[in-house]
Amino acid sequence: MNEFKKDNTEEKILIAAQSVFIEKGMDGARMQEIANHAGINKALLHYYFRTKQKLFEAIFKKVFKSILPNIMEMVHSDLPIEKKLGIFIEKYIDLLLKNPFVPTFILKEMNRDPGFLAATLKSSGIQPREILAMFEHEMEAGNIRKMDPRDLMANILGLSIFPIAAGPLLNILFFDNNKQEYERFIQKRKETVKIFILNSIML
Amino acid sequence: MNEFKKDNTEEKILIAAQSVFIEKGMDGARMQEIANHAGINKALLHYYFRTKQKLFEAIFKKVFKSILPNIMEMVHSDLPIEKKLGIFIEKYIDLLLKNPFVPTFILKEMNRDPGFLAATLKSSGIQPREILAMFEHEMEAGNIRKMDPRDLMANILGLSIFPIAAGPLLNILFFDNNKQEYERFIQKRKETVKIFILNSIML
DNA sequence: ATGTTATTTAACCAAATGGTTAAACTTTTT
DNA sequence: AAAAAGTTTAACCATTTGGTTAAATAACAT
Repeated sequence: MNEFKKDNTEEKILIAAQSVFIEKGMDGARMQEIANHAGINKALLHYYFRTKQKLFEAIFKKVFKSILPNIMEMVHSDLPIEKKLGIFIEKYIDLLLKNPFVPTFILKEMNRDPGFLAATLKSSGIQPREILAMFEHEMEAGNIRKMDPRDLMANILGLSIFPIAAGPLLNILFFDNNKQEYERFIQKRKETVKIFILNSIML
Repeated sequence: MNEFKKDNTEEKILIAAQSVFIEKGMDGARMQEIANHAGINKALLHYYFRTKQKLFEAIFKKVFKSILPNIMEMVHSDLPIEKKLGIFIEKYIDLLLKNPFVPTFILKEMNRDPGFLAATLKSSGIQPREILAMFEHEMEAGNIRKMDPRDLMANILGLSIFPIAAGPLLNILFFDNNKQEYERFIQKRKETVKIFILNSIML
């Protein structure tokens, strides 16, 4: 068998499925559309990934993992906390800007099937305890204000994710559908959020 | 015709449709399920709301409006800004807690059909300019720090909405699926977010 | 009571959709 | 070169789904 061709087809499918699933969600996605998008026919799609569910799960895991790695990287970096957070926020917002549909995709599907989310998390290598421990350590060392580290994490994620997930809303409400202005707003936001978070934790 | 019965059936449909649409989204919702949920059959559903699309639009508008009124109320209140914001945040988080699927529902559907979001917003009575003007006014009066009022609004919404929209994730990550602890966290959050926001804007 | 209008239902339909099958074509192995 | 294994396709199938229809029932007006 042609190893290159196989890889190529499989990857073509994964790329097509990712873009369709992210945009339309599990329920809205159509196997035919994924096949068209990948330039193959439906039977071949089923040959590679037997069912829609299996294909979806592969994509969900892939997408989920693409969003996570930075987090553990941040946790294990040995920069001072304010640098850590600053870099993380910037990189995270950049990542989201490149994948604006991802947050809503994940939010939607985590509610549709929380069990699968749990399984995905387990196999994702993310260590919630380590994240919390890292923040608690900084607090005990007197480097940042004492607070519930879960609040801190929720704040960082909320401030970064919401304006991108709710892009269409902000676009209409505050930018009269001027996408450049909106984009500029998000770009500026990398700094804004950083300052906002740092202000809230520095002593 | 029996006016009571009509109202009753129509309302039964609206209630059923709301709960099904919010949980499953436009694509995932089934007319049959809505009919069952309302205790009627499918033909009657189509008799009241000719198509799924029309029923969905009715629900989307209804749900959207249920989330908004507090905002304009806050804008037009003449309490001092810190009271205004404090009350708004508390009421808003309470509202979200009672309707945890609503944010994701709106996020998903606004991406599915931004045009319809725009139409809904227009007929919703919300005045983005007034919101921004209110914040700007407070800044010029020297009551709060100068900043982009759109950032302020995005921050308030992001901090309030995210931890509820991403409930299943936080639940697993930080609370080992202990829903009471999670609920307590969100309750405490009403205060946390308020302090967080006020800290960031007070001089 | 009787005709009229609104409400409700069971049965039905066409289109869409996830998935299968069997055969053709390629590539790899021997 | 021939057999085996892997890849690709067109045609097909069963089920689901949004939506329709025609008839029955209930409510109302006269």
